[in-house]
Amino acid sequence: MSTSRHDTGRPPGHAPERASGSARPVGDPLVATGPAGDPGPAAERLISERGIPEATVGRLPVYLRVLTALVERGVPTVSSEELAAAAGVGSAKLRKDLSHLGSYGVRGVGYEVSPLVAHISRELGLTQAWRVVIVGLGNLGRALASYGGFAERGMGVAALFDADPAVVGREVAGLVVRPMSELAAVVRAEGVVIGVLATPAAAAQGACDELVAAGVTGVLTFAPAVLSVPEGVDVRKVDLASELQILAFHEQRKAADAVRAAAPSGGGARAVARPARRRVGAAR
Amino acid sequence: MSTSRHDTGRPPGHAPERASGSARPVGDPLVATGPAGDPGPAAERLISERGIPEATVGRLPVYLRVLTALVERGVPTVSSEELAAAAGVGSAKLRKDLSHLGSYGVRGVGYEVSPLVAHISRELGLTQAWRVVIVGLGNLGRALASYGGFAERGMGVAALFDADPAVVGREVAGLVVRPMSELAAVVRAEGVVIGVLATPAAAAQGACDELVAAGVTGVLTFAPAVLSVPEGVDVRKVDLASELQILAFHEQRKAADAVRAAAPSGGGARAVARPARRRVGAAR
DNA sequence: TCGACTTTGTGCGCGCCTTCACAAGCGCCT
DNA sequence: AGGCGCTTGTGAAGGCGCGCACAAAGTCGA
Ligand SMILES: NC(=O)c1ccc[n+]([C@@H]2O[C@H](COP(=O)([O-])OP(=O)(O)OC[C@H]3O[C@@H](n4cnc5c(N)ncnc54)[C@H](O)[C@@H]3O)[C@@H](O)[C@H]2O)c1
Ligand SMILES: NC(=O)c1ccc[n+]([C@@H]2O[C@H](COP(=O)([O-])OP(=O)(O)OC[C@H]3O[C@@H](n4cnc5c(N)ncnc54)[C@H](O)[C@@H]3O)[C@@H](O)[C@H]2O)c1
Repeated sequence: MSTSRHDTGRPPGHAPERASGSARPVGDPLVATGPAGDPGPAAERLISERGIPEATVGRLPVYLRVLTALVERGVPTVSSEELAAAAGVGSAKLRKDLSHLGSYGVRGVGYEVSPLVAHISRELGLTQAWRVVIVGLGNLGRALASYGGFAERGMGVAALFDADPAVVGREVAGLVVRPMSELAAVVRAEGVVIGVLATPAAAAQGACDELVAAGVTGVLTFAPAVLSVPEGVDVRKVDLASELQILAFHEQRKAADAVRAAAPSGGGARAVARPARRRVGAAR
Repeated sequence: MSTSRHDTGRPPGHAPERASGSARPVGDPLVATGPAGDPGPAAERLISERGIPEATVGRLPVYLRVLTALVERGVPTVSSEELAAAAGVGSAKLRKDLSHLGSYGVRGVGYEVSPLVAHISRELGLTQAWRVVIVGLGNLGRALASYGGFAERGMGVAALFDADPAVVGREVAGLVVRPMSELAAVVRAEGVVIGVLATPAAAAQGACDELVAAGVTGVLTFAPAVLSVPEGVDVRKVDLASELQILAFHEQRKAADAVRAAAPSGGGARAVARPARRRVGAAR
């Protein structure tokens, strides 16, 4: 459950204040390139004003990916039902999500795919290609750097950094790994605001501090460590071992349930396909 | 935002029923090894009975990791305040989480570290080492297979599989990559119930089906694709590109806020360190 | 032109999760 | 032995997200 916007409930007053103004507006994401063929009414400029629930933000990338696939297949419109099925969510949820964007559905018809793609892209800030830096080029860092799928989703790799002299200078995915000493300069020069942390856990806080000091305000970390960052810096954590442990928990629970299923009172097999109660376990 | 227990809101009646009994109890995770030095009252055997909120389950791995570190440092007890700080959550949340485990805190003192580690481990089912299979040994699959951090968190790699004849037979992290044709046999023989999917998105559903058919009931996928699985199979999705896009969204929002901050009415810098409202944007 | 049908947008209720605040419990000091 | 201070465990309240169900709105056919 990767958290978002400083979910690291540190005690108040601990976070060093972010140097105000360190948020660097790379280009101008607001006054984006003219929307593809959408000469909507004037009140349309300020879409970004309204607040979007965090849960919705988390699903927008999924919708965007599905919609992009539809565009490539030449599909002109989709109903919320179809789109929701393709994205793996309920149709009501999808409609509500899109409604937060001040969406452009047509009753009785559905959503026009192309404008919707443009709209979500703009909302996510993908009218520009965000360039990120990767810190730590071990097993995982190299895999990330070599991954070709980021580009088509609006993300690009600007530079690679590592502290190990044996790694520095090596070429990974067409980029030369640079020493950490160059990090600040590159980040500032390229206007990078997002950094990916793939160092060992022990080095994560230090590397994170360097990223933040250089001007990065969004961090995606793979290190199993709690990161402390200033107010205004977002950290998203991906902890693969935790993910597996959570799966293990559920597997254990299923196994326990199976053992307990010695009393098949009532046709136990045919279960309703409803999402199954959230609270896990509780001896059914 | 990786989902949990069939969050794929497919329309009801679509999910093919899982072959009942395919849940294989690997060992007996319930009647675990006697708790380390806790001769508590009789009503203690059935801890696993009570339901644990999914949100709590998601944090248990974090607590466990922090606690394990404390054990290694020889710390005997922690207060909820300290533990919460180390885990990056609020102390009230942590106490409530632990209370769901029927926890063993001592008022006025705190929690004993060792028993708590044992307790959480047992609850997560980590009294056994779960063995997983990895399907798809490209950039990411190799990184995962080579990762040494899983073992110390109760997860082990049982076998590797790939569809590409050029990859099959190669050795990765001491294991030989096997052809998909052997998947079912290995999964059954080793009693594997958890699979990791690291194939291209286009191949994910097919590979997932093979895993499920072989008996896997928990899947961790890295492919940006919606997976359809039978009832009873858990899928957790890790979508790295989405994570970056979510960060991009917040960066864009910060940039927009910064631009708008031309009117610094009232000392704007000193913000309260509280978690900051969830709803994003909404022109402050 | 009108009516029937389709699909969106959303008001509403429900339940989970989080947070506050405090009483109860426990150890320690006197 | 008794009181004091610290920390847990939890009752209660608030917020948020989700899904239902339906009115509004637009399309299509007659
Ligand atoms: N499959 C995986 O690889 C995997 C799985 C789960 C979690 N993780 C986590 O991801 C992180 C990276 O994993 P990995 O397997 O790539 O580790 P790794 O040891 O292979 O690579 C780490 C890299 O970081 C570099 N580094 C160390 N200290 C640094 C510093 N202070 N500044 C910059 N670079 C520094 C090292 O030189 C090395 O190249 C770890 O925290 C690990 O726990 C990895
Ligand atoms: N850094 C990364 O590597 C990264 C980042 C984000 C997302 N992902 C996702 O993770 C997945 C794997 O990424 P990758 O970079 O390792 O891809 P890759 O192309 O390097 O490797 C994919 C592997 O899967 C194998 N494969 C293909 N079809 C298969 C099938 N039907 N059954 C079994 N194996 C099959 C291929 O032979 C190949 O070895 C992709 O879905 C990708 O989108 C990867």
